[in-house]
Parts: sequence; structure tokens; C-alpha cells
Amino acid sequence: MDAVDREILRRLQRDGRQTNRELAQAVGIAPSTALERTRALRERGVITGFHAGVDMTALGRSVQALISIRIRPQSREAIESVRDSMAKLPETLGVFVVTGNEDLLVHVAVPSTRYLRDFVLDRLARRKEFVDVRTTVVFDYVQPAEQSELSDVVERDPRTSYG
Amino acid sequence: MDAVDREILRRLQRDGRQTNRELAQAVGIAPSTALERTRALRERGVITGFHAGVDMTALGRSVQALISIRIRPQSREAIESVRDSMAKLPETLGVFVVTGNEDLLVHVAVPSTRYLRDFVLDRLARRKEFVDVRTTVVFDYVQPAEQSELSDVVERDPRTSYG
DNA sequence: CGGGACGGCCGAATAAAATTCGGCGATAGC
DNA sequence: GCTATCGCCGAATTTTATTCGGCCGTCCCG
Repeated sequence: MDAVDREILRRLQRDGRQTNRELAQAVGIAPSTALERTRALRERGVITGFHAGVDMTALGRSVQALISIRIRPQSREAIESVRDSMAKLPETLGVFVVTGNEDLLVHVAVPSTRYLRDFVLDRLARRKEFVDVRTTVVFDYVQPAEQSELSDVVERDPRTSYG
Repeated sequence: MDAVDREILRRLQRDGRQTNRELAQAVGIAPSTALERTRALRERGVITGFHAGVDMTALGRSVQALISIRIRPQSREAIESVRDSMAKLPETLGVFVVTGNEDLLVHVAVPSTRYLRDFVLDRLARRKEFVDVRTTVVFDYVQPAEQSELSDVVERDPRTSYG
């Protein structure tokens, strides 16, 4: 995990489909080396996969929201089960399991506020294990990794303790 | 935007680097047609790009958090400015501009809780335009599009009004 | 009904890219 | 200072993307 690996990572986050030759030239190594480095990043689990980014608005899902859910009983099983079931819904973009008053935060994209209302009231608020459901509308959502610079956060050995 | 396009989209969200031949065969069209369809999806802005997914834990950033920020004055300029400056930080994975008590929700990944504390106290809480900063630890974050099924939410013309 | 034009799909030909692999050079350990 | 190891390189090979001319179905208009 040296500077070259980080540069490869940064570039692949921004454009996961640039040719290996371009990538190699950009970071200053031979194409075969770039290929080997990229493969190693994948095998080490640093790169988890490559994905197309989709514009929800272009798909007619122009309303986004964050739905906070409080779950009871607050058991691991209940929370993980809800997390997975929410993640399976086609409306869902992401699920956060969080500390604090709420247990889950679900990021959704839907066609309209009316759809959002029905989704929340008919499919979430009814569930008995959801003791509280709160909806926040998302005006804007930006993901830096897909647009500009990436992670220069100091890298450390994950096993190191930080107190 | 027919069933074939949706299938292409779904598959490219899951694996943005499968070969065009694989993709074509999977959806039942000729490679040249698959290429043309994919290109069209890009030109129409449905596909915004291709990106490598990165495991933050493998990079030594095993602590994730959501930081709620209340901004004053609550002007468009102030909020957009903060949104962009937060998005530029290397710790940031995503920024939500939201309704409700808070104006911004910033998703970050950092090496440790100590790092998180310093980040919040030294670099956010000090800013005078941030009248309230609250930190929530993220235990788990899953993005369905990168793992299982995608968007079967009914597609509609974005210009349609929904009352 | 009968052209005729348009759009989209196909498949072969071409161009470009990924991938493999043998050898070389630097580095570290002894 | 010798040797083993690792990673890099570049040419050869394989695979892939990309182009493009022709074909077919559909729709429009006569």
C-alpha cells in the first residue's frame, strides 16, 4: 500500500473504467504492473468491486429521503433483520445502523413526495417492531469519491489501538 | 428505457466491469447492441460514471460516523458552501443537505474514535457558522445496489407532477 | 393497402485492450 | 559480497471493444 497504490485507488474511484493503459501511464508504471497492482488491491479486499453510478432523477426518482427508525426489541437479530429487509427494498439506496436515539437510517429515492408518504405510512409505520419512524427530505446528496479527490486520510495498521 | 435497459443498468450497478460480451449474453442481445445501449444510457445521463468501491476498513479507516450540522445564517450560499467544503475533505464519504433541525449530514470514515473526536472538535465545532454539531457513530453501512437487486420502483416521466 | 423512410438490431471485420510470462534489476538477508 | 526474493518491465498472445454496412420491422403518408 504505497503511494502508487493510493494513486491507482484514487483514479479508479473516479473512473473505474479507464483503460489499464491510461491508468498505467497516469501513475507512471507499465501496464502489466498496473494490472498486477489493481488485481492485488482487489484480492486484498481494498477494492470491493466496480459499479455504475446511476442518476436517480433520470430514472424518475427525484425525491430522496432519510428515514430514521427506532426498533424494539433492540436486539442484534431484530436490527440486522430490519437492516437486511430494508436493504432489499428497491427504493433503498443505503442503510446506516447507528448509535443514538434511532437505530437505523434508511436512504431512499422515490418518484414523488406522495410516493414517499405512502411508502412510509403503509410499509414502515405499520410494522410493530418500529416504535418510531421519522422522515427527513434530502435536498441534495454528493459523494466526493465520485467527483473530486479521494482519501488522503493517514493510513494506519487497522490492528493498532487508539485508546 | 425498456426492460432491456433496466436489466443492463441493474447488472452494471452490480458489476461495472463485466465484459460487454457477458453483459450482452446475459440480457439476450448482440454485443454491438449492448454497447450501443450502454452508451445511450450514459449519454442520456442515466449512468453517471463507473467507480471502484473501496473498503474503508481495509484502508485503516474503520470508524464511520454521521455528523449533523446546523448552519447559521441558513442561506443558500452558506449551506452550499459548507456542503462543498465538507465534500472536499478526505474523511468525507458523502454529504446530505436535509430538511429538519439540522441542515447538513456528513458521512465520514476515519481511523479511530480519537481521530473522530479531534476531527469534530478541532475542525468542525470551531467554525462560527456551525451553531450545532452532533456526531452519531455508524456501526454498519450497506448499499444494496452494490450487492443485490436494483430499482424496480415504477419508472415515470420526471416532468409528471404528483401533487 | 402499398411504398418509403426511419430506427434499431445484428454480425463480421478492424482496432484496441487485457493478460501472460520469461527475464532483468534492485533489495535485503546472510 | 553472494544469493534468494520480489516486483517491474515489455513483447507475444488472447480477448475485448468498436465500427459499420446491411437487414428487418414499424410507422407514416400517400
